[in-house]
Amino acid sequence: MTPKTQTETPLPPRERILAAAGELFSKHGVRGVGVEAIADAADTNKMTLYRHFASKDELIAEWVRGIIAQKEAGWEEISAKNPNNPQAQLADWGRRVATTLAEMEGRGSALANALAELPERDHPARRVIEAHKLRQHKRVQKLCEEAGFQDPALAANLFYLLLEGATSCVQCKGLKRIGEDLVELVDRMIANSRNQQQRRL
Amino acid sequence: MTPKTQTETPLPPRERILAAAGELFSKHGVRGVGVEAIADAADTNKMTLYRHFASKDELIAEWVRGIIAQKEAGWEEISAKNPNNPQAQLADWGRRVATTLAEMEGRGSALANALAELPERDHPARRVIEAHKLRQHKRVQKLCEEAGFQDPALAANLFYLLLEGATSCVQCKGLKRIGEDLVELVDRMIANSRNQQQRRL
DNA sequence: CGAGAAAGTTACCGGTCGGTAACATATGGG
DNA sequence: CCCATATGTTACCGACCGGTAACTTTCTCG
Repeated sequence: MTPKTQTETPLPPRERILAAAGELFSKHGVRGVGVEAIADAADTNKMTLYRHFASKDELIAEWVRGIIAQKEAGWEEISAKNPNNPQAQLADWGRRVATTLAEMEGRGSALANALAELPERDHPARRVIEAHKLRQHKRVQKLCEEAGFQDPALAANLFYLLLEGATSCVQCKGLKRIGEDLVELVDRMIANSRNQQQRRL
Repeated sequence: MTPKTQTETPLPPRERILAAAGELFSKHGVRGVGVEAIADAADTNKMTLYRHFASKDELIAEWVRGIIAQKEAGWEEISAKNPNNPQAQLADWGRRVATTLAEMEGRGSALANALAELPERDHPARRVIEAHKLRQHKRVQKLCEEAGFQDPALAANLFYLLLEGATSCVQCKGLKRIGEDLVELVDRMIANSRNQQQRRL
């Protein structure tokens, strides 16, 4: 007996809450979802939520940390798959961004949205996101240096603007071929860097 | 008597409300400001606000329409100042975006933020913003065609991604030289288009 | 002056928000 | 078995939200 046929919730409540919060935050924005709705969606209650998270803001921050951890793991994969090949790493990265773009469908980057929704400059989530963006930019810049761009800082900013622009304008439906053109542009950039290297030899 | 020495409010309440709403929306986000705070900041009251605007959402939409009108006026200036010169128009546009960027200080584009804060796909403000972004993209594409880019659609998307990226990543302090590099990149693009034209002659 | 419109004032409505207290229930290990 | 710990349940708090009713003040213009 007690066949456990129903919802099958082997996950501890903390993980369920984080998962439910992630879905709802992505769909309705962090300010558009109340803690009660999150608890309900996680098949638990507000009290348990507050036993695991100090506040809604901390829950948001934790959710953001998870997203960032995924992205950093992506970078690890990239550098593991293309060791000592900055050009290939940049190209791989561009392709991943483009694929992620296609899945976003309508609502844009969760991180960018969170920044827009949390103007308070000392919000825990904001600090985490800003730190991540700076790290990301630094990483691209380092790759651009290794790839032999004549002006690595400029190239890095171009890459970075392309990324930010692409993830930002997914918000607006319409606007065709953004993803494909993104990888096309990244590839051209990389071809350009090869020419610059060659010329310098 | 009645020296009227105080705040000097010659503007009708509707304009005062729109101005106050604009400031507060920009600073705290549309969802972070209540109508009462807006009315107070406009030196009036909630009732008067609701006599001029059907709802808070409509007030937001009206504010957005104002911003868009400004931007469209900017485009009029650009095309008036550089008639029959698509390259110069694009360059001028890049420079204007860069200057605007410097003034944004911290919080990013009001339009992008509004999109992030209003996920409901049929929100009046969202519809207005999306229409404007499509118009903007179309305008850039047309200029790219006239400028003689080999692949005008690709060039237009590059310009557009640069713009969106720049206005988006102002959110994150740090990240130096974004504005300067934006105009540098735009200028290089334009130089590129001239080469392409030349080659085709 | 007097009428009418626009604006200000006060009080209120139902609803939701983030967050907490108090208590009941399960679960699992010594 | 019994106690500690994690979880569930219910009710509640004060604050704020968007929006409205009813009344008063002020101003303009005929």
